[in-house]
Amino acid sequence: MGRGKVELKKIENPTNRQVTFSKRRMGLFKKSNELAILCDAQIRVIIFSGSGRMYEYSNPPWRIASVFDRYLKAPSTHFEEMDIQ
Amino acid sequence: MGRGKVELKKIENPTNRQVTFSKRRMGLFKKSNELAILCDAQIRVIIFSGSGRMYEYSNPPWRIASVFDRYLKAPSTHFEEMDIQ
DNA sequence: AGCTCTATGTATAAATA
DNA sequence: TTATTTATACATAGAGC
Repeated sequence: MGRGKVELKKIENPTNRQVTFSKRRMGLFKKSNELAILCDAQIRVIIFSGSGRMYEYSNPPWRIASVFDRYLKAPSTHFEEMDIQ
Repeated sequence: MGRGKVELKKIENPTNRQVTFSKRRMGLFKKSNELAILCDAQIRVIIFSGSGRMYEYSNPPWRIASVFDRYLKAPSTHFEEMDIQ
């Protein structure tokens, strides 16, 4: 895509990999949202980066994994703080 | 896209909605696979269609939900039959 | 119902600032 | 670096089988 075709293998350059991760993660969540709305589907996407950070899209927003994740890190966190996206 | 821009709202025609669901679901799984490989991420996507059918992409292939789903429907199913995609 | 085709919109890699 | 631009590759809506 863009300037040149992409080979389907791990991007070795850490900077390029991080940039691509951010762009494509956002793209995947956008596509997920479109699919959920256009086709009346329920979708959940959970992504763990190589460094272990979690990202999530969910429609409807059950937020189960978010709750679990927050619970492990901060048991006293209020539910109102858990909104994602 | 294609022949005309798409409005972000539920596709009312059931046939068109089903066709779009199939195409975009496949596209979403492809994007998920690319992100997992290119960026060394772990990804799980779970989709329930409006009719309640479940579709899943997972990298690595834990297949937990698949197993659970199959267990509910056919407890004696062999594990070898549970591959997804 | 499922396929192919293809015009057109979208995503994004690389360049640039 | 991080943000913006832009050229190019990709996804897909609608048409026609």
